Amino acid sequence: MQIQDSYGFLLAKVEEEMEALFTEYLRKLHITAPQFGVLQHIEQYPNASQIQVSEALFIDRTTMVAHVDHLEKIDLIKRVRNPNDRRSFGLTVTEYGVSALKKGRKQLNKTENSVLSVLDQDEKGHLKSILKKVWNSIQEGEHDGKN
Amino acid sequence: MQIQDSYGFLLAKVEEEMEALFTEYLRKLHITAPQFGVLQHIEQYPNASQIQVSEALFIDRTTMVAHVDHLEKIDLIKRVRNPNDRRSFGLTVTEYGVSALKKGRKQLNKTENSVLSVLDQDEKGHLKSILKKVWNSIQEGEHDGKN
DNA sequence: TATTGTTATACTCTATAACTATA
DNA sequence: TATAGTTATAGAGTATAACAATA
Repeated sequence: MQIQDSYGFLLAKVEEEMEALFTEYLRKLHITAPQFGVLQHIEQYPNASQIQVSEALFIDRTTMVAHVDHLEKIDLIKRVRNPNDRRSFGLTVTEYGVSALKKGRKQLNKTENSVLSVLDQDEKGHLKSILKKVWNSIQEGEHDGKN
Repeated sequence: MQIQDSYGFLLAKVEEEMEALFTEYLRKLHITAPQFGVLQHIEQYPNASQIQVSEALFIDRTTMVAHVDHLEKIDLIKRVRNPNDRRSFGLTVTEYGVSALKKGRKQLNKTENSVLSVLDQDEKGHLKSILKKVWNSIQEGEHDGKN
């Protein structure tokens, strides 16, 4: 079997293509794909702490510091010290962050449709449900301190 | 929609899990997952040049230098100057490289089956055929000088 | 002039360890 | 003692530019 037919190779290359296209667009917003994910998560769960976002998105907390630093620096989010536990921050999206999210979501749809344009609706549905099934099983099986 | 339900997130996380597990095993062989791919490709196409491997696996040629340097250093492959075109090398797998490949392939199967164990045979087949379909369409659409 | 391989450089993500301030 | 956030550091992949040797 060729390495190009392995699941790992195919997953990696399709993912790379999708991320590369999305990243190219996101340059206009001065953020990367993982940073867009962080931004979207903060909008959905306002006042989440950095650790909470880290655990939800499976991003290391040291990487999260860099993402949050950057998003705050370009005024897409704010850190507000949590008065009930002064070790942590509550993260919130700014007005400017909301408008960036709207643009980003629109483009994410475009990018996904473009990369997967060769698939019909059934195949797209299969792909997503299969990936979610696998990812759920990975999460349930997780017991080490990766994050 | 949550970012955790996007194709990009799911592809990235499932790929990360598969690569992390495989990489953990490959530490015994002192190579990474991309290096295993390079090794396997050289076995299948003996005397391929670095550029040829780069183009087949969509790995940048400057990254390829580092991979080939490493694989040669630990005696899994050899560089032999091509007498017909002295700019390039012919790459071949050593005896030791062949035995590493056997172990690696065995583990790759185990890893894939483990990560995808939640899927039935039909679903595994769907996943692979869908990923190949998408990857083929990406390759055909490629026209820039990424590699 | 073009191509193969190489080097230098820079950026992003990942991961570990150790630190601080707070609990 | 434990947790949230931070800093320092290192490793891996990716990408661009520029160079030498060769075609």
